[in-house]
Order: sequence, then structure tokens, then C-alpha cells
Amino acid sequence: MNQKTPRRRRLRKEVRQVELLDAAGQMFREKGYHETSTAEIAERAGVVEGTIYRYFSTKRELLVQVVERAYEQAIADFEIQLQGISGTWNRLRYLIWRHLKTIDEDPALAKLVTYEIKADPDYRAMRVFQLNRAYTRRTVEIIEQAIRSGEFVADVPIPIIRDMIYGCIDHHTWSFVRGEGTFDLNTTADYITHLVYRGLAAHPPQQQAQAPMLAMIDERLSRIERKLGVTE
Amino acid sequence: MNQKTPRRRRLRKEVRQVELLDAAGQMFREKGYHETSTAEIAERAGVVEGTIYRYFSTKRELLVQVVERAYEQAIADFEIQLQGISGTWNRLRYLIWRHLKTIDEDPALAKLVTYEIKADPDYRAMRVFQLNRAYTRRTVEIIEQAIRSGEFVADVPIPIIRDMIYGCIDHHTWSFVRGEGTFDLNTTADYITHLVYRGLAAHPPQQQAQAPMLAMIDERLSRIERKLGVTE
Amino acid sequence: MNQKTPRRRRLRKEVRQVELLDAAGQMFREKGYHETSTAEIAERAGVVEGTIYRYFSTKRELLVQVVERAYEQAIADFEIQLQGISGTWNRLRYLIWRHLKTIDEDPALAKLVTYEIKADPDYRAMRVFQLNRAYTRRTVEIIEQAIRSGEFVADVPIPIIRDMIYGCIDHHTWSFVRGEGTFDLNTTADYITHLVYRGLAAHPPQQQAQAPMLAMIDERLSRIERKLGVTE
Amino acid sequence: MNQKTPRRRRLRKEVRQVELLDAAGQMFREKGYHETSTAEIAERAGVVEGTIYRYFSTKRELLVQVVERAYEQAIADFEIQLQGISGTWNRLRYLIWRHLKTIDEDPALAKLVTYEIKADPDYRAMRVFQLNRAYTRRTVEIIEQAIRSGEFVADVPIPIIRDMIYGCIDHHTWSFVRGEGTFDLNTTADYITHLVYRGLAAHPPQQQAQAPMLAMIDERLSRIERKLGVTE
DNA sequence: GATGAATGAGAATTCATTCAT
DNA sequence: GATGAATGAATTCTCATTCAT
Repeated sequence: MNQKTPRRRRLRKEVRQVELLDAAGQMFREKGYHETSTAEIAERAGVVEGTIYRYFSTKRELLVQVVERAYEQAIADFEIQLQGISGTWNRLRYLIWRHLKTIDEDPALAKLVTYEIKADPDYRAMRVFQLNRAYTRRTVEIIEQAIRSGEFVADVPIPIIRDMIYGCIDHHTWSFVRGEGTFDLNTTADYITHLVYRGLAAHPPQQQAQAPMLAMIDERLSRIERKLGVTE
Repeated sequence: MNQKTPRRRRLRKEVRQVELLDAAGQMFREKGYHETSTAEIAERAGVVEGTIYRYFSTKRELLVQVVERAYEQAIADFEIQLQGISGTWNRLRYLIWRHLKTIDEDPALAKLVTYEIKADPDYRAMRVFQLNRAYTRRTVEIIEQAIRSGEFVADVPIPIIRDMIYGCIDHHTWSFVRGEGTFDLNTTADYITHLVYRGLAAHPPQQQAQAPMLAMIDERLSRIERKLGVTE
Repeated sequence: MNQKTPRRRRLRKEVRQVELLDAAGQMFREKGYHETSTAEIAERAGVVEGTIYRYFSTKRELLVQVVERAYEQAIADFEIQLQGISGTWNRLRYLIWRHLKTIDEDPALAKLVTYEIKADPDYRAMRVFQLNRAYTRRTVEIIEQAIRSGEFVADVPIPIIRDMIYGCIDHHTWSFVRGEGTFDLNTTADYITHLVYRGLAAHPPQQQAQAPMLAMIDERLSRIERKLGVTE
Repeated sequence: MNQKTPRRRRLRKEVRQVELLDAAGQMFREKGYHETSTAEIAERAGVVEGTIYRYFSTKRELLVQVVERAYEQAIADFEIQLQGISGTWNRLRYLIWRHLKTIDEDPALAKLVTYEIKADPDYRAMRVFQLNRAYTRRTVEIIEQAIRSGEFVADVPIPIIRDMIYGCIDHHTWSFVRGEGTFDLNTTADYITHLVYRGLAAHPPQQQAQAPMLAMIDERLSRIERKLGVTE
């Protein structure tokens, strides 16, 4: 009963860390970062203020880790789902839908990311920045592939395209994130995908119906090639 | 009681008000809103702290008016220029270019707008919100007109389009606003306009991109057939 | 029409002074002394702040004069009424009733007197103190006369009696003055008079009914004596 | 960050709280509530300003607790003493004497109670109000009992009687509380008790005062008759 | 006589972080 | 490993009074 093995200790340490992260996450989401005091976090986690500083060097570190954890979970989930989706349009649509859904499910976190994390002067040197890059990397890859396959024209730099997608989503969910409006997940995803796709599609509208088909053929061929080990 | 001030410059109300607005605007841009103290603003304006409160009820009011003034100037200038430009593409391009230029010329203000003004819980009830609406109204009008004339298709809601334009710009100038990167005004304006225009254009240019792709598919199929020993 | 005789000027000066006093009185009563700013007084009087200081040396002086004026009016009115009332009981009752009525009619002023004027460290050196003495002087005179006539016993110092009367009234109207309760003017006056009278009456309760009669007889005799010039 | 304090005395929570209460109590009594700054209280208690706010939410809370503590001590002491005293006159006298003594011993506190606590708009909702009620409750009980036993008449509402007792005491000690006059504890207690008791007593002492008056009336009538030439 | 712009000292309160216990 | 008492700098806003115009 009273066993205090090192292993158990270690476990307890990790548990406490997660407890603190959960408590902080809840508070930050409810009241915002600046409006939350370390005393409140400690209280919610059931410890005293000083204890926080055994596990996290600063209050900000707590915020950063809260966000990092959320990013990690989002990315992991993301990759898995994407594997089952084929075709540029579908994959693009999923990426957009997924980001919209992330915001829809946790707008308070989106707010923290926008106003606290990204506003940080050191943002680009932080791990969250890397995580954000990882999060958006797939988008770039999909576009690049579509360009290689000739489905997309290559006359606009990819960063612009990426900014257009994420910028549009962020702007559109703005008021929702601020707790005011609302938005329809699927419709919004369709519209944005549609607009981006048409802006990049190499095929004129008449043939537009063919484009997805060609893309699908491309995708199926790729799978066969991989399977057969056919190199180009 | 303790008369220690030999210098007591008396200015017309309006003049002093503008001086304070200028001083505050400079400080906010240099150091940020929260990092600027009322004492610093007063010092830069050459008055004592109390004087600020004769003209502005709070420090925040000072910020709001700094931003309002900037918006008013931008809008006025804007309207005039736009009158001389015709053609959907040109007008759209001008709007985009203009917003990019505004950010380029005063990135610190853009930062204040994003992180202080738009983040305000009461944003939508503020006059700056109205000014922002006025600022983006032209965009909507141009798109609407292009739809009416048949130049643009009408299958995407205009707010989405507007969010795409401004969201793209904001995202793209992000790091620049944060004092890190840089961006090319004209090239960026071209790309964004191009992307948006093509995404909305009812009559796309001649098709051409399809042939290469089909050729590639033919080639790849041949490889697979060879691999599998499929004879012709 | 445009005559600016010195006399007219003087009149205007007095008028303005009264206007300021009225404005200040209103504000002090409505919001309290500390909660009222000189700017508000000026605004209500329709002048600018600086003008106040042409007529009154300080904000406090304004308060003091507001109260002095009220005292003067109360005293003047008081004296007149009292002349028509005879008999210790009646006169005492009138004094008590009158003070209760003063509080009832202007509780906000009573509040100012209690919390601002009487709490002033220099109260005893102020003219309002003298006015207050004048206001309560009649009470002492009535009691003294009753003692001389044998209607009241003389075994309690008069200041104690005076404190009992005014202290009782002040305590009893406390919550009303603070804007909370209420009190019945006539009933309260009766009770207090009754209690004080019996506490001082030389006559035992059996004969108590006679006391007022005797007092009245005394009073009537006094009048006759005065009329006839009968000296003792 | 700037660790400049070699001295960092750590006390038990309760001890420090009491120290702060003592320091605040001293300062408030010496200089008054508004004239005392939190900085001064902290200095006297030997801590920094921030420490005060670990124990008390506001400066006002500090005042309230100073007064509450004094009330609690007074009430406790009070009850014990009263148990050993019997007889309406004696008990009444003790209550009056006790209140006078409380004022005599701590006039500065009485001042705080009058001008800061009782003047508070929320006074009736505060715990001090309850404590004040508890403090004066005995008075009411003694009077009620005397009425039941037939020792006192019941023709005046008890609140009026209570207001008379405490109002009289407060008025009488007024100047002393303001640091000006003085008063004799025992004599004052005797007079007030006497006055109140006689005002309420159902069985007054032997009548005696009437005869002289009637004699005087007789004498005065004779004089009048002589003057008028009325023959017998 | 009036104006009203300018003064400037003040004062309460917050809270992330430290470190003696 | 935990506690939680202590830190102390930092900052906005108020307003009676003055006096140049």
C-alpha cells in the first residue's frame, strides 16, 4: 500500500504534470491567458502556487505546452485520416474541413494560438511554430503533387496559396472564435475548397468534371506503381 | 499648490488633442499598447499625465482614436484613387495592392489593429468596426458588380470571397507585421489577384494543361504493362 | 437695454453667487460632497470651473455656505413659529417636531451636516457651529424656563437634556437620512416629547394630566402679568 | 527578479494577519482612514504593500475587520460583567456606563465607526451591523423586562428609547470623540440613567414639587388682584 | 470679469516568481 | 518534494486649483 518505488514516483510526476496542464488549459480557455492567475491554476489542480514552478519554469511555459499538446494531438489524428483520402479535391477539402473542425471544436484554443502564441515576439523560434509548420505541411504537399500531376497550374507561389487557405479560414471563423457568430462546417469547407481549386485548376470549367476523374486515375496508378515497385 | 512649472504652453484644444494622438500613435507603434505607459505618452507630448485625461477618458480611448484616424485617412485616400480605375481585374488588383501597401507602410498599426482592436470583446460595437466595414465595402461592391455583369460566377458567397482576400493578405504579411520577413508589394498583389480572379472567372482562358497529363498517364501505363509482361 | 450700471453689476454678482450655491447644493445633495467634482458644479451652474473660484475660495467653502444658508433659513423660520406656541410641553414638542421635519424635508442636507460639516476638524471654529448653537439655543431656553417655573426638576444638567433630544432624533432618523427607512413625523415627535417631558417633570404621574394645565395657567398668567406690567 | 530583500520573516498566517490588523488599527486611529495609505500600514507592519493584499482584499476590508474585532471584544467582555448586576436601574446604568467607557477608552475607534462604518452605503448588509445589533440588544432586553415586570410603563416604543440612550451618549461624547472636550464617566452615566429611568418609571417617588408651584401661582394671582383692585 | 487648459501629486491594487521552512 | 508566505515594481486615473489669455 505504502510502496514508494521510483517508478511509481515517476508516474506520479508525469501525472501531476498532466494535471497541471489540464488545469491550466481549462482556465486559459475559460478566462484567457492574462485573466488567469497562477493561483487559480494551482487551485484548480489542487496544489499550491509554488508547486507549479517545480514542473514548469513560467506561466508562459504552461501556455506553450498546453498549445503544443493540442497541436500534437491534432497532427497525429490528421495524418491517419488523410491516408484514407485520395484525389486532390478530396484531400484539399479534408484539410480545410479539418482545420475548420479544429476551430469549431476548440475555439478558445484557436484564440489562444492567435492572440497569445502567434503574437509572441519569439514565435518563430518556438517549437509550436514547428508544429504549426508540420500541421500545414500536408497542404503544401498536396498542392505540389497536384502541380506535378498537371492538375494545378504552377503560376502562383505555393506560400500564397497556403496563406489564402488558412487566411480565409481564420478570417471566416473570426467572430466565432471571439464567441459571437457561428459557421457551417461542411458548407464553408465546400466553398473554400471550390474557390481554391478553381483558382488553381489547369482545366477549364467545361472539362472540370473530368479533372477529378483524372486525378483519381493518377492516384490509382500511383498505388499500383508503389505496389509493383515501378520506378520512374 | 506647488507651482513648479514655469513652462505652461496653452494650445488650442484641437491642436493639443492631435499632439497627444500623435505622441500616443508613435509610442504604441514603437513599443506596443501594453508596453507603453501613459507617463511615456505624456512625456513625449510634452505635457503631464493628467492632461491626457482632459482629452481622452482612458488610455484605450487614445488607442481607439489613433486607429480610427488612420482608418479615416486610408478610406478617404482609397475612394479617390479607385475612381480612376476601371475593369474588374484592375480594380480588384488595386484594392489588394492598396491593403498590402497600407500594411507595408504602417505594419505596426496593422499589428495594433489585429491584436488590440479586433481582439477587443466589444469590437463589433465600436466605431472602428464600422470603419473597417467601410474600408472593405468596396471589395464587396466590385465582386457584386462582376457577378451581375457575368464576369464572375456566383457559386461562392461573397463573405467567403472577402475573407479569402483579406485573410490571404493578413496571413501573408504576418511575419512582416511582426517585424521579421518582408514581401514584394507588386508581385504579391499580382498573385493574389490572379488567384482570386481565376477562382471566380466565368470565362477561363483556353484549355491547354490537359494534354501533358494524359501523355504522362500513357507513359506510366506502358511501364506497368512492361513490368507485368502484358503484350501489345 | 445695454445699461451696465455698477448696481446692476453688483446684482449680477450676487445672482451668480446664488446660482453657484444652488448648483453646488443640488449636486452635493444628489451625489455627496466627495463624489461631486467642481467641474460638475460649474457645468450645472452654466459656467466654467475657473469662475467658481472668483466667488468661492475652495470647493469646501461652497459646501460650508450651502449649509450656512440652510441653517439661516431654518433658524429664521423657526423663531417666527415658536412665538405663537405656549406651554413647555407644546414648545418642546414643536422644537422636536421642527427638527424632525427639517430632516424629513432635506435628509441629504442632514447627511452633509453630519458627515462633512460636523466631522470637520475645525468644526467648532466655523460659523456653522455658531449657527448650530443658535438653532439649538431655544431648546435650552425652554428647559431653563421650565426649571425656573418648577415644572421641571433641576437634577440633570441641561446639556445632557439637549444631547438627549437631538441625539435621539439623529439616531432615530439615521437610516432615513441614509436613504433606507422612513419615520412618522408626528408620532415620533409625540413619543420623544413625552419621554423627555416625563423624565424631567416635577409632577408625579397621577397628577401628570394636571401638569400641562398648570403649565398653561402659568403661561396665561405670564401674559397677563406682562400686559399689566406686574413685576415680581 | 530583483532580489533585494535579505530579511524575509516568515510568520504563521494568523500571526501576520493580526499584526496587519494591529498596524492598520493604529494608523486608522491616529490619522483616520482616508488619511492613512496602505503604504504606511505596510511599513508599520514591517512588510511590503503587496503582502497586505494576501490577507485582506481591500484597504476597506482592513478597516472593517479592525472594527469587527473591537466589537467582538467589547461584546464578550460586556456579557460577562452584566451577569453580575441586578435591578433595572443598575443594569441600565451599567450599559450606559459601559458604552461611555468604550468611547472614553477608544474615541478614535468610535470616530471610525461613526464616520466610516455607519456611513457606508452597505452598512446594514455588513457583519458589523449585526455586531452592533448584538451590542445594543441587551439594552432592549432590559427595558422589555422592566416593562413586563411593571417597573416601566409601555407607552413609548422601545426603538425610540434605545435611540434616546445611544443618541444621547453619542451626542454627549461628540466633542470628546473629535478630540476636543472631555466628559466625566460616572456623572454622565448617572444623569443619563436617571433621565431615562424617570422617563419610563411607572412608580415615581413621592410627589413634592407641585406644592411650591401652586403656592407661587397663588402669590402671583394675589399680585394681579391687587393691581386690578379686586377686593376679597 | 470670464475662460478653460494645464497642472501634478497621489494612491490602491495586481500577480508572477522566489525560497525559507 | 511540497509548501505558501513574501515580494515589490509598475501603472492607470482623479480632480481641486491656478493663471495665461
